[in-house]
Amino acid sequence: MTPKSTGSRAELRANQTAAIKVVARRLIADQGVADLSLREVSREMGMVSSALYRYFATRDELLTALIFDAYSELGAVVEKAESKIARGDTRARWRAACAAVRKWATSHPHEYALLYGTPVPGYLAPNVTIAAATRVPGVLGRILSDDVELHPRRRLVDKKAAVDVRPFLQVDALTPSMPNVAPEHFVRALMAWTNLFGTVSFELFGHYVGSVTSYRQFFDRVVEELADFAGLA
Amino acid sequence: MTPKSTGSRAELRANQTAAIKVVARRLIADQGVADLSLREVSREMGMVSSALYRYFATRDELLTALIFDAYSELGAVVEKAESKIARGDTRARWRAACAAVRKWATSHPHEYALLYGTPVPGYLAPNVTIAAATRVPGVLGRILSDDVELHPRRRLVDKKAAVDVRPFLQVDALTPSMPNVAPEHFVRALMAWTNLFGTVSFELFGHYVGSVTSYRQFFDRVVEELADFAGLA
DNA sequence: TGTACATCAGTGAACGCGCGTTCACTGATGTAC
DNA sequence: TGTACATCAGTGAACGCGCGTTCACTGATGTAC
Repeated sequence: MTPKSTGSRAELRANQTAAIKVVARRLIADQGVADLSLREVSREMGMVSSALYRYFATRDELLTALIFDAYSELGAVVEKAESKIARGDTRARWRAACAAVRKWATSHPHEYALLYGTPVPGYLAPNVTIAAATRVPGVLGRILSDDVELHPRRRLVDKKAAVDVRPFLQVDALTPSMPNVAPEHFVRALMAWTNLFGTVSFELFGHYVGSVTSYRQFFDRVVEELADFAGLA
Repeated sequence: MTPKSTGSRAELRANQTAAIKVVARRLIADQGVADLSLREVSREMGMVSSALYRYFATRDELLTALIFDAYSELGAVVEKAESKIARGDTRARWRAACAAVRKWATSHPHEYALLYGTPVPGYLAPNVTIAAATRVPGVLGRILSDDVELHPRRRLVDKKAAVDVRPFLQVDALTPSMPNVAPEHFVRALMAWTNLFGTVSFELFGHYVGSVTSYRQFFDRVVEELADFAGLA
């Protein structure tokens, strides 16, 4: 029942699948998703276009795999960068995570756009993709949560009484990723995450042309402001 | 030299140009930009595809016109919404402007994506488009500036000395849109603008699925937080 | 250990499609004298 | 006011292209007995 000595067939199949994705990712990196065609991938691989259908039933299926891989790679990169910092220095972890996001985005702009730009019309992310997409916000949430745990928390400025977020946030879904953070601070946490990616998107998509001259320095300032905003020590 | 009684030829030409754009916008609204083709536009208009070339030299030229129009419409809508509020109530003006952005975006999602999603590869915005794109941030800047002028300004929280933004911001270009705002507050102004559109994009592009249950209420909270963050009275 | 059969990666041809753009044309509208 | 000419919107055919996907095939690799 279990494959015995793992026939080279299975190995080759896995290798080919990976090779197809490598080629497709390179094509996307060069020209963006819109121009990605199965025929071009097959040409680049020196095989006939119909052969690809042994590995992916449809263009959309290949695209889904690429989106999944890109989310996974970004997630891994951010996790790794953040894990190198001492757990107690939550602000340095925040900086490291944010910097990793921007670095990956600027060196893979088309893949970043695949994840955070206009969604492919009609495309619906399968659960496994959603899980991969959660890795970066997971890191950010953990940092905030650790900060609350490790450092005596001064309350975030609240003129009025704290807002009840249950009417509009999925508190049960958000809590596990930042268990020590009080729900009334979830809005700011989501905003910090949104602002991080919004800033990267505005940079890559050209909306800062004429306003920002050094994206790197501007980004660093934004990261500090966001750390303050989210209440990091 | 000047056209006399304005020949109906010129009128017809203007009307046709407008009609083409109306049809193209409807098609984009239905299916997104990626699928927009000149042939489909011409079919919808009941004319032969080559006829379109009397009005637009190329598909890109039509697209540019549509982008310009969309920026202009969004700008006009936001300006109008904001102008209805008493000048002194800067926070209400801020709310009105933000709400107008979200309302336009959610009722024109594909056109919003055309403006703020993945840029068309190789597309470079002409100056006239950039000017149109500036209208919304112009409104936001004016609100902040009026707030500084009209209300005694408590300084934004600054632990360290205020940061010198000249190394990374185009201060000369930004100042005219918010003349009363001190340059050290430009970062937060840009962040508020970024966060506004980042929030709308995350909503429309599906990144809040599983976290936010009522986009409207979440957005309203975000708008208040941003007003505080930018220092509005 | 050897043979018979099943699996499956890759081939090559084909289907049917829609696209952007060019070009020579016709006929109606506008302009100059 | 009328005629000759220029302008120009729209036609219809064509060029050349690339795409996603299907299908019957062949030949090599793996499996069962």
